[in-house]
Amino acid sequence: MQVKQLHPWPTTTAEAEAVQDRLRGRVELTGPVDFSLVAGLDVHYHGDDALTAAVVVLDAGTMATVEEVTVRGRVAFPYVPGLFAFRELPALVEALERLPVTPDLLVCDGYGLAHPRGFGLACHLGVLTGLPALGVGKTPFVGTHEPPGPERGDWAPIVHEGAVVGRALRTQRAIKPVYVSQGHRISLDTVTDQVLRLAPRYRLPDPIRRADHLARHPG
DNA sequence: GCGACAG
DNA sequence: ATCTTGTCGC
Repeated sequence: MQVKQLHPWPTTTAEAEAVQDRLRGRVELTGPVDFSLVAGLDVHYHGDDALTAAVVVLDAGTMATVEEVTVRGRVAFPYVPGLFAFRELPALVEALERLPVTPDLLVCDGYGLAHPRGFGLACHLGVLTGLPALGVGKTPFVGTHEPPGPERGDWAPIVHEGAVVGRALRTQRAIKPVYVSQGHRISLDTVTDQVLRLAPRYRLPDPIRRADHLARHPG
């Protein structure tokens, strides 16, 4: 699939923050509710600055894997909380460009709107591709929330600076919740529906689990 | 002011 | 993210 060009690439935190502030206005918070091809994305790190990005596309109806792509690369930016996306964006974009199909939902490992400047990895990938995107975090990042109820499907809003930016969502009974937020062209209700649907058996959505496995054990 | 801070 | 053993539960 085709992805918008990344350059110019930031070299300082101020430049990276400026990129986020500039692209933030392009995020759309409504979009489709049904998806047929869902992509999971993840990155695995080796040593100091080597990484492998993986994208797995699955059929949303059957949950069968349709396409898999891995790309080896280098860390593209130092790790700074809030600028995490710049580490892995080039490798993830290259993996998406090598995909022979265009997915209609990106399931990202990290945050979307629930981010210090409202523009996490899921927003960035959504805006660059123009595709609906959502973010799934494994630990709380910004904002505050009550613990969700214990049942699968229970959730609590994540509030940051007076606005609801995501949800703490229980995907399995009595298992630690995941932290979901909108990336691009999707509503928070649809994010919740999709993450629940894509995580029928484990805490994390299947597309992310498969991408994680692929990044660790490339073809 | 200080520490903590997605992966 | 990664460095790491055993243990509990399905």
